[in-house]
Amino acid sequence: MVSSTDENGLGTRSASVKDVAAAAGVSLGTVSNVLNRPERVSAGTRTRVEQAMADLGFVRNESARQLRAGRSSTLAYLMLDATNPFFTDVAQGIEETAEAGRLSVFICNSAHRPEREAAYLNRLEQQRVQGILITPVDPDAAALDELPRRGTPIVIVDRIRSTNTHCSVAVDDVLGGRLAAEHLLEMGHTRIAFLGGPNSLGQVRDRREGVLQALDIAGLAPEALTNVVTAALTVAEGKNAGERIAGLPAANRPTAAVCANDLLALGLLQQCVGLGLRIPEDLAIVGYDDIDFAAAAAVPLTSVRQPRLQLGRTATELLLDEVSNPDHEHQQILFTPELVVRTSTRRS
Amino acid sequence: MVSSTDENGLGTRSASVKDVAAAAGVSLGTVSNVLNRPERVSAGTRTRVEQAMADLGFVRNESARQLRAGRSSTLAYLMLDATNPFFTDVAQGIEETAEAGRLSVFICNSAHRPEREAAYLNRLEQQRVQGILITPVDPDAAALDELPRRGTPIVIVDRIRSTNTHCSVAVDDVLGGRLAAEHLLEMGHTRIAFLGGPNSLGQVRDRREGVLQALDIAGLAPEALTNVVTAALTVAEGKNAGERIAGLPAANRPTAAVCANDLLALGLLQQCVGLGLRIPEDLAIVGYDDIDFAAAAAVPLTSVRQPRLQLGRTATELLLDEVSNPDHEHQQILFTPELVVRTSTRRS
DNA sequence: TCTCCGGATTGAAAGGTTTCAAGTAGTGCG
DNA sequence: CGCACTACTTGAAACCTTTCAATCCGGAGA
Repeated sequence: MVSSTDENGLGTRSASVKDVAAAAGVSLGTVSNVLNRPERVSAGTRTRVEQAMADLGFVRNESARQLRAGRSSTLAYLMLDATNPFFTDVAQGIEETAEAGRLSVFICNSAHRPEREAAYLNRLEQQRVQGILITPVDPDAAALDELPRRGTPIVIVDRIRSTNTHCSVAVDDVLGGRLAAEHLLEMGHTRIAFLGGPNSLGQVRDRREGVLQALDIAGLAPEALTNVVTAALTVAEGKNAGERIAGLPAANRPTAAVCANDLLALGLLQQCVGLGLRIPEDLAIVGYDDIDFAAAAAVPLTSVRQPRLQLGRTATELLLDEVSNPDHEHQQILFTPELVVRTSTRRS
Repeated sequence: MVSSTDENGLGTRSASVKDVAAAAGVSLGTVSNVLNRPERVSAGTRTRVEQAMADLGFVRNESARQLRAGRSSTLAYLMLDATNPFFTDVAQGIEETAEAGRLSVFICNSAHRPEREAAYLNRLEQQRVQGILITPVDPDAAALDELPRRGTPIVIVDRIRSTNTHCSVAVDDVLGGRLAAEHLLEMGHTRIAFLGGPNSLGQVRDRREGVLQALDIAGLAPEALTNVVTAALTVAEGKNAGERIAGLPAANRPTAAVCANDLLALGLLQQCVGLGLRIPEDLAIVGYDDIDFAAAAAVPLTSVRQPRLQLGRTATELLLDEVSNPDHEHQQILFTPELVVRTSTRRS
């Protein structure tokens, strides 16, 4: 008696090549040939085997396959923050490119938590993925050296690392900060704020550095910059900062703000509008990342655009090269950001 | 001579339990015990084995482990659209719950493409994941029945399916549409538009249906509804629709719009503001999903909130139950949405 | 009729882990 | 001194697939 959910008559166990071979009346090697080198099998045998597979509901066991064949056909992207559209766009670029190379991508999310990142790295290494793309919580963590040393290539995305054990792709954050500040200086602002934090983030430091460079070039003292350190790069933190800034007396309130990312900028924008400030008349705002929502904001947001898709694509290409090309050499690629000017800084 | 990248002296091959056993001077079974039942191994032996593992850079081969042990310890979420914050929030709920159950989650993105969805389902089944959470491109696709029949449980997220071969969790979209429309009717609107499409999406149909119900209850004819069919639920499509609506003569332009999701609403909002319409005075707007950006929009958006994290959590709980509980019974859980009123509908 | 050839098929080995029955040594007790 | 235990450790089998050398077979050529 066979239960209704048991379509192959093997009980709970799922059909193996051996079962298929028995059902089709061929040897196990032939079944494998049908799967891997169908051209070597005569047409008649092939259809018989395929029929048997369909009848039994055969599903190839990837573990066994990988074990024997050595290779897997997946990459992973271990992303820093799945709720930030910047990273989902990067992921899209990765998927596109991987798909073209006939690989699947597993996306994992560390959510800024080092222990989750470590757990995923571990699991992915055990899984013997072909390689890992990662935007690390801490780009200087020692763990990032170990995997390549043991044979799993890693490409670092949107971060820079001093050691040359990996390829990496990133965008010039210092330049981005400078572009933002130069634009504001051109518009005549001299009291500028920089929002971003925590300071442990290299990106935040670099972007601030860029702003300072621009001030320096314009002959302004570093003290001209109001530095607002936030606890994270989120909309909520942007609102907090907005409250602080709007609360300042107009006389020494900055007239413009550069934000370390768009989420911060959107929060700032919303809070300031809510508190009655006019954007850009009372406060000009520049964001960073140019996520899709930046253009759709209350006041369309001027922002520093990063080539997000391109970042993902290039990172994946580097990884594919490292996997397949024995002469691969690690490269650090730096993209150039671009300022997109919208209403939030455009004096009417 | 050992090359600099070869830390274990085994050439390119990575160390296996056998190598560890040899290095530690114990049998292979003991190494396995250290890994799986450390309490059975004497302290001295254990440290010796652990030392050998560290020396050789041993990494457990998950394929072999799975092959022998039968079970894997991963779930997958096959999401419909990684760039829509709604789904990333659902994913977060899933990850939380899975983590508590000591499972990892692989996130895959079908990006609305059926062939990608099919490819991932295939791969995940071959991978023998414990189970799959999915927001399917087409909830009625026959393929969704096959996997559970062959032993991989599936839970459907944010969609409803007629057959009872799966658990599913969803939110009452008809009710959501009704809440949105009732609110607008209360505010005195009688010329209402519904934006959404394509019509192949059950959600769009249900939400529109809810709007129609509300009109009906209020004694309005279905013709009172201006039905704007969009090609997708994106910001860009919302802008398109905005252009169309703003172009209508004020006399028969709708005074309020219900959008099938927030992306659409944000696009509509932005375009209308750009074309000089005042929100909500000239056009009141209700979105759907209440993504974080809804509150941060130009005019904070009234929206129908869905319990996103809860959706993910509950779906995962159902899956975990199905995996571990032999008496599991499939359930269809329907959550209730909630209207969040903000400025975009609040008459000043 | 015999040999040779090539395509089709076969059978066995290998890959790294887990499991489990069986083995060993050491301890306490009578 | 021997026995029964306990605490560890061992070795071999099993999981499922892929690979590859070996075999088989029918037909072409001599």
